[in-house]
Amino acid sequence: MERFSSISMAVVRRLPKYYRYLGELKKNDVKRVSSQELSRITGFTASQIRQDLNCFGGFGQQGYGYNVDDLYQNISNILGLNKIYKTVIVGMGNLGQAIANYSFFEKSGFVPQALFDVNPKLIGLKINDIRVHDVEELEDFVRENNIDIGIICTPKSQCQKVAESLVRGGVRAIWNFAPSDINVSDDIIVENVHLSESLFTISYLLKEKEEVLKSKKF
Amino acid sequence: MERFSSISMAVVRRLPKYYRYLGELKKNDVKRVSSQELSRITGFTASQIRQDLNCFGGFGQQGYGYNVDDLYQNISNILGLNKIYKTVIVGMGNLGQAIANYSFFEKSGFVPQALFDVNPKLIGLKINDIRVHDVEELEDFVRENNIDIGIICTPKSQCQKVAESLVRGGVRAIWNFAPSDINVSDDIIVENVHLSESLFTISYLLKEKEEVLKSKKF
DNA sequence: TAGATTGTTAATCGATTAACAATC
DNA sequence: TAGATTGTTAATCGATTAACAATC
Repeated sequence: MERFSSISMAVVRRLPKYYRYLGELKKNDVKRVSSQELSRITGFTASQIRQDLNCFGGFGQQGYGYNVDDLYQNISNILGLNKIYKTVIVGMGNLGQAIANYSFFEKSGFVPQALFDVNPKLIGLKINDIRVHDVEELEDFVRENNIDIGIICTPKSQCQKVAESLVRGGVRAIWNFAPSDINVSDDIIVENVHLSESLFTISYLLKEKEEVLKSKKF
Repeated sequence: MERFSSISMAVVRRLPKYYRYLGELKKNDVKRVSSQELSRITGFTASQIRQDLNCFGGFGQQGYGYNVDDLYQNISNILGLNKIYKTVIVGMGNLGQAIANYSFFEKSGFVPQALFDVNPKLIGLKINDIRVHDVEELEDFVRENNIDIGIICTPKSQCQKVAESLVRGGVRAIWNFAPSDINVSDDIIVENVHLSESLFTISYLLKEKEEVLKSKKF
């Protein structure tokens, strides 16, 4: 994925976390917050938080801090959460079903228009009120319904084929849960969620910690 | 999470990817590979790959490259994948079920010993041959069975409480899928999988791309 | 031996942190 | 006004890349 913006991915990946914590503050009726307080909550340094926010604008006020509601709304806009994105989910195993049923995404504007699977027993059913189609219809459906984001929850063996259908149909982004990388044109946004990589990081850290403890005993 | 090792997390998080691609090469009966070839496959630079591997040892041979089988085995050991980890999964919604049914983790040595939920309709059932217990029994079960890793798939509202039970029971690591951060002692390894943060990154990039295209038109 | 490719040092690049003037 | 806290520049730190001697 090529990018032209000068904003680094490190900054972009912190924004959702700011957004989440500001949502919590908002829910607790907190009206203002300083970068120092945000630092305490999020674990990032106050300096980094001010630096990050200033990539997008001067949302604060000297001597006061940030207005929680305003900053929340600003970050929402920066993240593009003021729009509706049409999605499809491909692969209706447990993971696909989990995502189809997770209403938080829908509330955030990511609205599944259809689900897809190869299994004839699933085709025609509705999950969370969304119909399951034959994956054969995927490309046409994406094209005819102007789908923005394709969500891949298939096994590894199918993900490249599915990705190509999605791209031919015209999606602009792919959220890939299959444990494999996919090869698509550079102008398609691809976000991988490789669960095994996350799990293997845990086992690495467990092993590392054991070794540190062992070496300290001597 | 405090760390004592000098190996940076940036390096650690690339290891599972090397491992995965080496597995593919092995499956295709490839016997040797150069850092240049690994670079082509993984997208990291050859220099970075050599640098990364040399944090752990000199696994290659000048003029030859790396023996695929050996390197695969070495990274497996570095990642701690030569051990068995006992796990429990808490929260048996679709996501918990997806993980309980995903045999790849079990094959990699992460073996669920029990599942937990609050729902009386689920308690006593078996999923993928693993029994669902009442979450009330969680702490005792973890303690009596020397569980290494707790996997949290509950809603946000329950995750902190569950995390505390797991820690009191004695887990050494937590894999957290609840859309919230958890607060536990610094010596517990916590790996968060925040799906919304991943999804919001996509919408950010979609919006950014639109803006770049728009600005190019003028 | 000649060619290839590692291991490793040095150079560069980018991200984070510190500092402080601006200003509410 | 005095105190607080931002916005922003400069300094530091760490990670990535380049280069090349070592050596298979």
